[in-house]
Amino acid sequence: MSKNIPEKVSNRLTLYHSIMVEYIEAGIETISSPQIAQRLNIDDSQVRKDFKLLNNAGKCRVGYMVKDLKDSIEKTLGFAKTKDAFIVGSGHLGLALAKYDSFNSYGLNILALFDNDPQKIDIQVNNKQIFHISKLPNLVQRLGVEIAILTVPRQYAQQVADFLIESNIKYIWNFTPAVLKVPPSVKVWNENLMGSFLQFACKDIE
Amino acid sequence: MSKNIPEKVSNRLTLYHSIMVEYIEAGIETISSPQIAQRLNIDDSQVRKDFKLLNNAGKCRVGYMVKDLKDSIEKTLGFAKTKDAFIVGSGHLGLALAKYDSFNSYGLNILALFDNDPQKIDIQVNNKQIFHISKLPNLVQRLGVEIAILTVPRQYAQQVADFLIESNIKYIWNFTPAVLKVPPSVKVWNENLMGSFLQFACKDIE
DNA sequence: ATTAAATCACGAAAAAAATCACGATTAATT
DNA sequence: AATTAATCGTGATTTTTTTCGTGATTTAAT
Repeated sequence: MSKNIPEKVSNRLTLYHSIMVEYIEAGIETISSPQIAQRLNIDDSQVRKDFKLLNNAGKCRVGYMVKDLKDSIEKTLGFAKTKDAFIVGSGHLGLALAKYDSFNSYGLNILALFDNDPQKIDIQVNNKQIFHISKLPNLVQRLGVEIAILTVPRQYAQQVADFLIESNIKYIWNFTPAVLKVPPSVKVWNENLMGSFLQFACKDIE
Repeated sequence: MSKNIPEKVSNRLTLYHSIMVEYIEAGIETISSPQIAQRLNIDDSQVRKDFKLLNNAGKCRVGYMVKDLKDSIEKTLGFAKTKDAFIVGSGHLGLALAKYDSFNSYGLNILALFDNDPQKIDIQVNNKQIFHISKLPNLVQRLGVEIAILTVPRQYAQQVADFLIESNIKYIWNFTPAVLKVPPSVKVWNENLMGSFLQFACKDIE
């Protein structure tokens, strides 16, 4: 069922989504492709092409219904089906992500955090508990969690990843700079903060 | 001078870079395109094409010199030239980024943080001080900082961005979900955590 | 009504990116 | 020395993504 939406498109879709949220808050009910295009500095037919993927027809001379667009985007990107996840590594980044409520509105439900530092165990962060890493395998099984967000220091990344895989985690969202070695049954998404930004910042800073 | 390297390529380059760091630590001096390709689950000719952009020749039957590749990637992505930046918003994400030492090794030098909460002022984070936001315009001018990393809550994003622009900030790395309105002279990079991940996580979770 | 302006839909063209395929080269092996 | 196998380099091909152009539709204005 899930159409294969290219990465670039789904990136744009989340941006459109943010604009929709903003328009809804402002009480505006319709929006046109040139409006969006100008805002994001892209081509307006690009916007319409993207929207066509959503099966959400617009109306000439009026634009699209903001509410409908928002719903379609959510459905298409799968915000709707909630996915549970664990954060592994309760350092600053792990905590920041735990507090990042946007995840929730995007359908990613952080159930708990893990760490190996006894000092951090049992602390509550944004209503989520920090557990000792040794509790993870059991909880993965009991709660059927498939996604782990990895935010440990680089030098432990591979070893923790191995542990996650053993514990039956299927998707690793890797915030560490380590390039993980995993079996084909496990999928890794490398979050690459600097990568794209550097390019952006260096383009004209000389 | 700076060739315009597409985003996708520069993303891969940072991954290659991590692998180089790892190989250097392991004391391995050469690496081949199939090795890298297998590791990242991509095509090996893709790797070679990317390396061609670096003007870094490999040797048949041997591969590429790890050290040379690393240097070329750093030069090409601009790790070399250090860029100063301020973090605006000292919440969890701001603090996490301030502690994220990788930035430094990628040539991004965080000079200070800002917030409007009096409780946070003057705290030191990873040797960087938190200043009251009112001090920003002055410091921008005195230190010639052009880049701001925006990590305030969504509802303040636009208003803070306006303030940054007034203060002469030229590049905004936007970690908030808000889509900022800025004049053409200011460049915004929207960090889109969920965008690409959703695509990844939904592709086969049904 | 008629006209004008804005906007969508959509197919076609262009551009960009990824993949394939294969000859050339080189190190190791026989 | 000849053979083999791994690897690079790169042109050709395919796929994906973006942009362009045109006709249809709708609202607002005359």
